[in-house]
Amino acid sequence: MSIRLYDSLQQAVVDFTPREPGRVGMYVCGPTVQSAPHLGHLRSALVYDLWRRWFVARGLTVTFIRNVTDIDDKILANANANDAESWWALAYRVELEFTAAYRALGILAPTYEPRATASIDRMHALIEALIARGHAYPAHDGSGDVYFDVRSWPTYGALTRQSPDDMEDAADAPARAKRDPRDFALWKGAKPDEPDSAHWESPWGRGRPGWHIECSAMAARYLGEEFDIHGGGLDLRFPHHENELAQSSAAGHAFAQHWVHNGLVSVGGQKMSKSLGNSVFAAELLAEHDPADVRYWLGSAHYRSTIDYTPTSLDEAKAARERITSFLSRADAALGDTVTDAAAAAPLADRVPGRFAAALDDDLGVPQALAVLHDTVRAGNTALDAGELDTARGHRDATRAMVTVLGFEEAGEHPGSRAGGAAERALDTLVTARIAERRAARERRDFAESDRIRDELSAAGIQLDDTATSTEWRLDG
RNA sequence: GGUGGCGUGGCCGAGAGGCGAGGCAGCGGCCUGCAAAGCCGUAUACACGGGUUCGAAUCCCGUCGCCACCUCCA
Repeated sequence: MSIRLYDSLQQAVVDFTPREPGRVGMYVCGPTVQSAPHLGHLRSALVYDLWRRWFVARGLTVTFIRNVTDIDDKILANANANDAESWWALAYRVELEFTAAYRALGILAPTYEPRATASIDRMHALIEALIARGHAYPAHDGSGDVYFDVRSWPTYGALTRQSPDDMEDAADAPARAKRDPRDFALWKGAKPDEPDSAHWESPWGRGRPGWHIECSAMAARYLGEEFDIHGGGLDLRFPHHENELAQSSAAGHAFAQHWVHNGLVSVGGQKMSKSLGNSVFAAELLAEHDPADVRYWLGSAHYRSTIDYTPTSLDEAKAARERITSFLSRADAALGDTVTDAAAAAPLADRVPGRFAAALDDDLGVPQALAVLHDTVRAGNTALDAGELDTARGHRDATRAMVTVLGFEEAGEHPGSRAGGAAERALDTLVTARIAERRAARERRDFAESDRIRDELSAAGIQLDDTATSTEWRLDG
């Protein structure tokens, strides 16, 4: 058993060996909290949630850090455009939106979620180290900016295999203050039009961090100067991750052993972007669909490929997922329990089929794992049809373990589940009474009355399923 | 100009040299009072043109088309 992952730096699928046996340190680039979360943010968070869950299922202890970048140009600009709101209020409001969306999708809370503004002193220390080592310099134009010296770092461009000579200029500050136009800001001197609350004292004067330095600082603070995995969206490879890698390495940190990048989300074949106005926002999507279906759909393509959102995407995901949930409730009804004690005691990775585990071991092959899941559901249904309850129980327990690994049970609400609760019990009492009336009608072959009751319940969103010996009901979510 | 990726059946989407993943939709059947659910069956699929090979969706060469990144991006 060895987990393999695609390392963007090596450009190859490699064996993953934790630096410390049994422990994994992961740093994932979280959002810059400047505007509402969209599908792309959800996918990114979900990808690393799935990685983490699989590591845990494999018995590894994961320290999972996902940051919140809560100070940057865009946050200041967006707050300025809406001048009733302070930048820090905007950042926090948006952060809460992200948290709500993550929670709805069943994305586990990180081990810790540091905010950039809480690590300013760590950034200063890093910048001072870079200056001392000759890889950064304060601007001599009185701006208070500090830049990373790209030409001083021979491997700059290694992550994206680019030569600085082929790169366009960095536009984060006037080029005339830089030694090289590709140099990027580590620290940005205070500007008169910015609120005082957005500035911190520093050895180079008042100012605020440049983009990139916060991740280098927080990764080192919480995971150490060397850690296992750094993740983020494909669009962050350059410049963000390239610059993180350069500044951390130049400061003497071994930094991430592996770089993992998730693919982007497109909409109708087009890149999702604000200028095209085609962003699919988390709030509206999660209001209109079962979050578990969103989770299923986002996992249905391999994490490194682009996934395209179309109007029918979630309908298909819903149909596919209902196969799974209806098997589980059907099996529970037939078997009279929800999971066997023996199954519940075993480690999660040992409770899933070997092919399922092998698929996830191989660079998180969720699509192949889903195929195994569906095969198991079919086998389970076949066993139930044949009355082979022990076989069915095995498939049911395996299905439940796979569902747990994939995190479906924690995503959103579960129409049709019999999780309990006062409302559920009350509904069950009422529906069960109607089912009894319908059964009586069927026994006297009054099918008009029988169908009337079924239609009445159907209109209320309750679906009846007749089996050979009984009638089950479920919410037609 | 530089870097990287993609093109698979009506649709979504895996696979990466040799028995056609899986899901959705469709068609036929079983079951059912009728449904629903479930099960079974059902497809000259791999952008195009060459080549290598006993054998290519998979490797090589070329062509066409699409996409991403190159300092706002998840």
